[in-house]
Amino acid sequence: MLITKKNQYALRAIFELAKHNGKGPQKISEIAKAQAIPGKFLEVILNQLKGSGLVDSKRGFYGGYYLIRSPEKITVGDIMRFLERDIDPSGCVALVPETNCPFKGDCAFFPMWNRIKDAIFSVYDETTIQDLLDNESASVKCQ
Amino acid sequence: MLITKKNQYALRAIFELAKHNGKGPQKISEIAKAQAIPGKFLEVILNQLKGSGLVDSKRGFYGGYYLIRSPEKITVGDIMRFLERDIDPSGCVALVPETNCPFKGDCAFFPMWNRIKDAIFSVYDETTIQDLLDNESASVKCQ
DNA sequence: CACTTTCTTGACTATTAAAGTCGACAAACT
DNA sequence: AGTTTGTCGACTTTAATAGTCAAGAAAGTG
Repeated sequence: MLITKKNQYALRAIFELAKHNGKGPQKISEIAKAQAIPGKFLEVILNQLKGSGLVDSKRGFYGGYYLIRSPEKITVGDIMRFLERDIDPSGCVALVPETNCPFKGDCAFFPMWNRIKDAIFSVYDETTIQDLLDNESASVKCQ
Repeated sequence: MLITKKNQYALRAIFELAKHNGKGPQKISEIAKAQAIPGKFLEVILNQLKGSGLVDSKRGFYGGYYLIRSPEKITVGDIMRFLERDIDPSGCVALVPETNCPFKGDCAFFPMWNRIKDAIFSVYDETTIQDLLDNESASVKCQ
């Protein structure tokens, strides 16, 4: 499992907010239903995403979440970087879970992990939420 | 965690065998010690790797594991592909754990996951075990 | 041959991170 | 006042990974 469900949910939530962009706040329950995400779990995720500066929220009857930045100015990289910000700070390359790597200082694999990480984020950074919206309208097939 | 410990151990085991290449079979216990891998777990891993056609083994006093193919002809991709061969067959892109993706047939993220996967394996496929050995002699720093 | 070493095998247990839930509370609107 | 909706922290569950055990089968040794 390379991408956690939580991260997928976060991406899908932002994606859903982008669809709804300009139409005012969107309720958690709506987002949850549209993207098949457990509601209570989505609360946690969206609340966390507020720290990213990408979304904001409003309480009360017409409350909900909304994007602060337009979909073409949000990249998947922005989101993934934020979500992985506080995990694996002492890890080898944030790819491998070696908090206490026995090969510190002499790891033959290090350059490769770095190139992998760069390759992944290169794709993330060049993919905007708007790109994903465009994909959808082109009815891309999954499997 | 993008790379499981098991996969890392598998890579390191092959790496260690490559170091020892040409010197006859290497015992599991030696490999385990050299690469800081739990011995019993390594038994499982190496035994599984026999199916890959990369290694073979011999029992008895002078027994152990050895490479069948030379280090410059084994890529990390060969190993990773083998290890992931039987997992996630119905998954979206083998990257995301969606056995029952609710968006089958219309997933806006699908092209991106594919590009990620390609990017990763592009690095894997261009990295041979010999490259890793060369890294080590160049005393690359980890962290 | 008896004996040791080492891999073989499958089932078993443990650990951990991720996933998901609960309930009391706080703002915003009617 | 009363409803709706987000807020927050603690809690429980689940699933995958990680790791272990013990009996057995080759392969050598003396």
